[in-house]
Amino acid sequence: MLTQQRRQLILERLEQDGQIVAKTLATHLNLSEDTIRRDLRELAKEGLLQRVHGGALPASTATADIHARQNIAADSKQALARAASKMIQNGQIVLLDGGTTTLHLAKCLPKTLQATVVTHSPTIAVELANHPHVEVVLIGGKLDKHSLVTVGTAALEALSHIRADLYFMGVTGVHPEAGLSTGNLEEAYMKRALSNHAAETLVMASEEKLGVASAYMIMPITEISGLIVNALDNGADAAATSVYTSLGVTVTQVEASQN
Amino acid sequence: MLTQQRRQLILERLEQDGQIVAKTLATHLNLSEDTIRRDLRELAKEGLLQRVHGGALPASTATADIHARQNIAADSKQALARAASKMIQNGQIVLLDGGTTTLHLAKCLPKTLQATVVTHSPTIAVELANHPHVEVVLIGGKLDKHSLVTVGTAALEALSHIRADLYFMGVTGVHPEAGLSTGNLEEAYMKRALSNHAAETLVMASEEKLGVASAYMIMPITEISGLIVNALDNGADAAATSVYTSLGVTVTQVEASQN
DNA sequence: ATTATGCGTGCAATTTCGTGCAAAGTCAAG
DNA sequence: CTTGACTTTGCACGAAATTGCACGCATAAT
Repeated sequence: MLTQQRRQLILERLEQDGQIVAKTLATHLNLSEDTIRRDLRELAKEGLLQRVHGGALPASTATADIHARQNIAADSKQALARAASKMIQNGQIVLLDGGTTTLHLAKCLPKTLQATVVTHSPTIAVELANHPHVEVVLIGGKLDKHSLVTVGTAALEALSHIRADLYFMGVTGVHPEAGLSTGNLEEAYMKRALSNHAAETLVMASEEKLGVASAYMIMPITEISGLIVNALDNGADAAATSVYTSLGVTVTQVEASQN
Repeated sequence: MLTQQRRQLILERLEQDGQIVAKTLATHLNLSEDTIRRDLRELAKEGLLQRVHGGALPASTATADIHARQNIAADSKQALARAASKMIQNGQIVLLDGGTTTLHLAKCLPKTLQATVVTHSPTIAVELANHPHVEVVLIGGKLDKHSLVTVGTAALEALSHIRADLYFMGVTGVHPEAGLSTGNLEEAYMKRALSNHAAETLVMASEEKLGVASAYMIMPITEISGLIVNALDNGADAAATSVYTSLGVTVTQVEASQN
């Protein structure tokens, strides 16, 4: 049995049983526990499972995961969110992506805002129920458990009836040549479709997303109209952003504010 | 069972029951109380629960409060939920209504269940993201801010493509002559439509809903196939339910369980 | 006050973990 | 075909984690 094959099997069994016990699996496959442990360590490093004493468990599931992710770079994301919220005007129809950055945006929208927000994230929809003058439209579809947004043809179909003014997109990678990217194919399709149904697409990218590329490309940078990013600590701002401005994208730099 | 898995189980059980009794759990899991106590100590150190003499309670006073508040009617609703969850079989397609009663149902579905759950409640959709083998389909539409479910023509349209085996309906009134009712017109339409797209409709009604009628009628009692209610304290059970059984509805009475 | 139950610590037995290391296997260039 | 770099695997050994038990103390109940 090939190593990669074995790792695949581990993931399948993990999905099926909800757990892996190193010793059991070693006996079952006629391998030393060391080998299994090595596999588990590797897979854990790639984030495909969660290593625990005695074996492994599925990679932290959605909600626990999103709570953990929420705290990553929360300050810089909140700064982005505040800047983005100022770009929305009364009466507009806004598409709001799923993800932690846009969740911050939803939370910091002024309570007085009168607008229609269309989203495919149930989390964001629930959050916006607190805003009395915002009409919330939820795009249905198959729920992606990792990113907690709806995807699939049903979602695309529901979207087809909608034409919005703004779309705030979250991504996991922004790269001058590789374009905008994310880690999930279905999501990539969805984001592309959302962008096609809005007059303007604005990408919100916190510091760690800049200059990196994820597995699935959404679209080239040239197709968006604005990029909202954090101001860098060092003085390299101008150099870092000129790449994007030269592609015709308006770059909004946000100073991290003190909390 | 892996240690981490056990800790996870403790947290889940804490959320479901609102309390943990060390001794009971130790017996139940065939472990020494020492081990359980150690777990509780660890989890308390992480702030995930509050250690008390004899066991543990939910962590923050806020959530404890929510649980206390929910527990007023929660015991009976949870009993309903447990009974309802047993009616779902692997491979089925289930429509789940919004509301607290059905949220309880979502929470107590076994993690091993393999089924498709269709819902128009974003809250329930997010909750079910934790169930690895449940495919979650969210019905989109305009979000009703009060009841936190989607309604409107978009929701009806999305629903039109779906045909389910079971529909678990929540209502605010069950009355022999006035039928099933709820407090919101859009919701009434939606529930009626959901019922039309399932082979069987089962209504979950906690004690205080029986014999009362709300503003908007959903449908007559005769159109549903089952009614899940709490067993009454007094001996009036037979009399109270005979009205419904004579209308051709299977009544499932649930004993409130002891915590 | 007294009794019973639960708590925490220390301890020992067992299991699991990680690392270093060597043997066996793989692959490609020469 | 051979050589050499690299990967994979199993083993050894010390470190760390887990668990059950015993003992003395704290807390709750009667």
